[in-house]
Amino acid sequence: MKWPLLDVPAGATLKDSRSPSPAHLSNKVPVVQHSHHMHPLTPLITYSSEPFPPGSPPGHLSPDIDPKTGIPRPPHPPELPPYYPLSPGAVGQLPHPLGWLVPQQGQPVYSIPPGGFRHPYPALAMNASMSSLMSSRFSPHMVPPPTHGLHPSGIPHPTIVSPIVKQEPTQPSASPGGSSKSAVAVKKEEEKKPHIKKPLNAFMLYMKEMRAKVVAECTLKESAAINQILGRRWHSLSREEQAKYYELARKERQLHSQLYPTWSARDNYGKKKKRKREKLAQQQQQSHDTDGALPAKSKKPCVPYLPAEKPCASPASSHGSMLDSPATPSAALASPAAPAPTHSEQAQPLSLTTKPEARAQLAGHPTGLSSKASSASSSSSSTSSSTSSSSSSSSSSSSLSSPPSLLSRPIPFPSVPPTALLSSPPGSLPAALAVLQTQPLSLVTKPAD
DNA sequence: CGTCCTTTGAAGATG
DNA sequence: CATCTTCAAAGGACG
Repeated sequence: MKWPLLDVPAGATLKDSRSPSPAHLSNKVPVVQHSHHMHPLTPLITYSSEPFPPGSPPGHLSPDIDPKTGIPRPPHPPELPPYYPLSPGAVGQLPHPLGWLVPQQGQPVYSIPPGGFRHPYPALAMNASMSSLMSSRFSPHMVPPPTHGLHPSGIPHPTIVSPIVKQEPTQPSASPGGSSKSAVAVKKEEEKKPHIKKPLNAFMLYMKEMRAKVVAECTLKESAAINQILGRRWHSLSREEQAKYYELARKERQLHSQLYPTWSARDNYGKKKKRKREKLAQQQQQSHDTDGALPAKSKKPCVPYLPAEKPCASPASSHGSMLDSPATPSAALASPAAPAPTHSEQAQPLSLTTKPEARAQLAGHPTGLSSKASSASSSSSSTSSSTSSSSSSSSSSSSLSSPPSLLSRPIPFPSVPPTALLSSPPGSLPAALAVLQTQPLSLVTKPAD
């Protein structure tokens, strides 16, 4: 189950209530912004705040909905390269979460400031088609510098991080005219070969966007802790909200593939080090044993998440949804308009884990467990039935050619079948959900079993 | 200075 | 075909 996005059914419903046309996406954006979490501080992402006034959703969005994803998509088949850039759908319309920070003039696209953001695909900006879009919202100078450091594709990409060339993108792809390519040369080139990073997934995009906010709100700085919070928030996001990111991510992937057709995730394999294995193993063991013998490493004392000042801990709702991802979404669905679910995380005890103990807890529970597992399990259980959906959906991303199966459309949230969602009364959460919400994380985690 | 931690999702690798 | 691994961001903590 992967392709999340708004299912038709769901989408339809949603749309009904909100916007009939694909524009809903765009609408959403703004909505999100204004909705709960948006903080004045708002960071990086311009999700649409300025560039795209909520009120003015370009109607040119995607005319139709991708059968598979249920996401509105442009007229062209996804696989069509041309469309992407155009697809203002989300990227264009939404300033693209990634796009938030377009490098300022002069600034090398790649040089990413530590806290910095990078525009994932500056290319967009450059794209002719985009240009029109961009121009309207982005000043010309925002456009990435002309060829310098261009990717073979001719497009500079933030994801390109060349260790070697990093600082000096002097010779981009190098010797265009160079005809002599000795093995050495080739090698060199390879070395120089910029490191093309993986496109960010929905959650990563979300994190990028929200991190600053969370940090500001919580005063926490540790990424691990922040990420935990974000993970919770992610789960508490409404369907539409998540959908937005899924869509974005999808576009990112598409764009990425267009820009770097030959790139493969495997290219980056082994570049980061592999220590996860142990970790995973440990986790598995733990789960197995349940005893939670934490990994030996307990790190820092960690920062207990203090609700202290900000909304971080908004007390209001208190449900700890955490893992109930299923629930949440459903809730969201139920009341599309209401941003209801959100923020459960904040309410949670969240002792952010870095603490050994906390970790233990986490480890024990699904969330902490392997995300995959959890997702898988949840998906299986929830979505159920839609057996086929899973695989198909997953591939869906590629989806390019997959037959439109509206019915099986995978929902991002493993949880509730669309119908159920639909049926669920808006405004009221399922009892189970309620329970979950009230439950502490730890409890929640292993309930189902 | 390099790695870990932590999150979810995508995709490659493996069985 | 199902499961497992790795990587993506990020920044403090740790060795």
